[in-house]
Amino acid sequence: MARFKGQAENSVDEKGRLAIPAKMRRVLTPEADDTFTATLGFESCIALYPNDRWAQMEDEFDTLNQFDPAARRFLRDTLSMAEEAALDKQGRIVLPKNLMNEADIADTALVIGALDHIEVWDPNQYDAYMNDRDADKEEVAERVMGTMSGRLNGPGGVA
Amino acid sequence: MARFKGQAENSVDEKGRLAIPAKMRRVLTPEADDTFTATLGFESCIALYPNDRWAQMEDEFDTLNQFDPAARRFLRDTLSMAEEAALDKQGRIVLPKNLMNEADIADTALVIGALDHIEVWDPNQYDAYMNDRDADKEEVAERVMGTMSGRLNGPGGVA
DNA sequence: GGGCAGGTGGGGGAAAGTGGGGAGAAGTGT
DNA sequence: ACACTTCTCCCCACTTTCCCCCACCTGCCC
Repeated sequence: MARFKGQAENSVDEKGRLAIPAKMRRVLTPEADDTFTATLGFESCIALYPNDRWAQMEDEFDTLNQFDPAARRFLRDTLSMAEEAALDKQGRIVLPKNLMNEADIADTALVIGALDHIEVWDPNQYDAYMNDRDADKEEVAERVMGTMSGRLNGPGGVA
Repeated sequence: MARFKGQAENSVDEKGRLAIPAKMRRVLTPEADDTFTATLGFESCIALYPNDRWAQMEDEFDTLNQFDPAARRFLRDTLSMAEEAALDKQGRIVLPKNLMNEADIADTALVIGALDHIEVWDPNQYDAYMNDRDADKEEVAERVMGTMSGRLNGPGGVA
């Protein structure tokens, strides 16, 4: 399964097309078939899941009980915004318009690798998210990765 | 079995015809035979089940105990409103009038994919449903998908 | 300095969505 | 039983959107 990392600031043209950085395209597995599923991510960004990964997620969704109102709500939120987007010959995808609106993306986008998916942000939104936070990087890292101490002491590990 | 996702806002013409988005038609399995069963969904929408999926559901209904009043009520609710609807050559279905009344659908409909079925909403009703809720997306996602942590680290996973 | 790979922009053709008209079937009343 | 009405289904034609292809530009590496 693909592991995305790194970032790039690419332009979004009139037709909503966005070039996926070559370094991220390179890690796509053949099973993904050069196709992503775009949906709304958390904190106003667009999340792009390679199709092989997305298929796994749909398997999980399938196990939800649709007679539970909260589950219905979740499925509608997640699936109604989800659109398939395939790479064209130039390595671009077309961002669905409703997702661009939701994520406030106009003519420039910040593309970020996030392990199993790619996130697409409006550069300003991302700045704001990163700055308007009381939690600084080291504190968050400690809280999140604390349970793993001993197993992991790589970059970001507790100093 | 088909996995529906995405959305489209299509018009409902004088004759009650609604075009099913091509991206949803494409995922139909041959067993569905381009035919749906339309019934009343939850939260005032019309639910369209491909016929192969509907057959499974009828098998499940068959296992219910008809001596249980609640089961009888459920079956009457579900089955009395159910009508078959086949795609015409242009990829449209005719929405049954009683369902259009129940779901408050007039001349425009929001079509959303919901995994094993398609939901047809009045755009305003859907807005109201999505907004008039205390539960926001992240809270619901955490509650619904929380039990899956470990198996799935998709949306909601810490970046 | 030249070539190549990555990113950007525009134009043409096919497909999807929309609307109207006509033929056939089914239901109703005489 | 027949005729009339009504509804449904199917076909045709138009419009618009989307997708694919071609060409260009820029920066990096050799």
